[in-house]
Amino acid sequence: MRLIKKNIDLEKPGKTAEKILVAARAVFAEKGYSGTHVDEIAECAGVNKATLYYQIGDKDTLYANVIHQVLGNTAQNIAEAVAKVDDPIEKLKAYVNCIAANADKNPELPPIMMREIAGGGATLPLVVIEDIASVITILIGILDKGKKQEIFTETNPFLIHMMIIGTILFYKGSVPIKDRQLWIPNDIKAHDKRLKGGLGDEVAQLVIKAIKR
Amino acid sequence: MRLIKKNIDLEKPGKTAEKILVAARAVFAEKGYSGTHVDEIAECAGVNKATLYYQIGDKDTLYANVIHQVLGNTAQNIAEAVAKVDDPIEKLKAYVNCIAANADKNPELPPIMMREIAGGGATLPLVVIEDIASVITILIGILDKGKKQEIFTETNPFLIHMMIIGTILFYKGSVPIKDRQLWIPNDIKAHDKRLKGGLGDEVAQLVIKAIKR
DNA sequence: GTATGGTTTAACCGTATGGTTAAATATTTC
DNA sequence: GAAATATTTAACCATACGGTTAAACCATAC
Repeated sequence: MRLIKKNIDLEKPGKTAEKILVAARAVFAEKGYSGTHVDEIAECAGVNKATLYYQIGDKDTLYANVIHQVLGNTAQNIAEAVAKVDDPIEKLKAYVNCIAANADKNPELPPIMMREIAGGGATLPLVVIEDIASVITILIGILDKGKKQEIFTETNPFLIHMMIIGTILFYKGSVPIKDRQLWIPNDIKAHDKRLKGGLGDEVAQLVIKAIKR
Repeated sequence: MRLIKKNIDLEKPGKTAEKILVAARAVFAEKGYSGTHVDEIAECAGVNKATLYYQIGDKDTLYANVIHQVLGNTAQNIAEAVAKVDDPIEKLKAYVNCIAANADKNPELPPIMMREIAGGGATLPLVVIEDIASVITILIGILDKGKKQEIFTETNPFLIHMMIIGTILFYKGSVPIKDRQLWIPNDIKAHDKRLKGGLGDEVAQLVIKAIKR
């Protein structure tokens, strides 16, 4: 677990710190923590490496800040969106759409989260794992309420959570690979293009159909 | 794209080469390509680093061999299993179960594939991407046949593929994190335990329900 | 114009890391 | 027992890389 050694005001970073964080997000997303070099982030940000250390700190500090920024208030957003509705189906829709919206807003999220999970969460900050736990607890509540109202069948909440985030993150994470393929039939390309913006809705619809009685 | 510089007989590796490949799979899975050091693999294998270079070659060669070994004949297995049945629902079940069975047989597969996709496939051998393309082409065929027979609704094949592998790989990839959590209610733990071995069936069932008319 | 904070320069340091090597040793094969 | 192959030893090399630093320069505020 990497500690945030320097408390950067993420709500109001200076211009230089913001440039560094933007560059760091992009490079960490593309290459992962170990595959990323500090020199590379500095070059991408258009600042000197010494500035990076002056403004933010070491690589661990930078990465922890990136994780914090990319995840944002995901857990809180999900909790608020789900609380606003009462019907379990609407709650599940809100849940899925929040996750998809956050991935839309932060394109670095899918690759970063995929690598973190691949690494067994060994380098995820504890607060992030707690956030994930709170999100899954929300889903457990939704599925339980839906089951009691005989809307949903009995399901494994972990599996459903992994289905939701797995679908969204894999779909978004594989876009660069897919966009390089030339063999894809045009009708499927067209169908895929229509999905833009509506990924959350589509995934929500599929998941709801999957667990409905 | 990493090239296999040395053609190791993967069907019949020597004892030492086998030890090295086993160690390499484990460490690459846990730490990723860049996070893994050659010394570490050698130590894990219980051989000298010079032996590793003698038997297999450089880090890229080793990694390419690991990818090849972990993926095995996944695409071919899927093609054969799907061809054995005629009903689109049974085809889809065979498709999902093959993917799940391969992940069962190769626990290193989820983390490695997650990282490769997170990296945009930049370091995946071309033959692997071609395998993935052929697998998705099989799914396109299944969904099309099912749609023509009015069993399945119209769906986005990429999204369905990502739903299938996303669910399986995320579920398996997050087991180390999940097993460390203490807040999980016992009934959910029990439900989760019952899933062991039946992940393919469960995911197939969910996906089929999701796309049925 | 001075003071202050931010940024760059241009190294530098210590450690790491992939990869190599010739000789020595060990193991296997015939 | 000799020959061939495998493995280890014990370095070594070149480059990389995270992180640091004091002085110089730049931008901004007063």
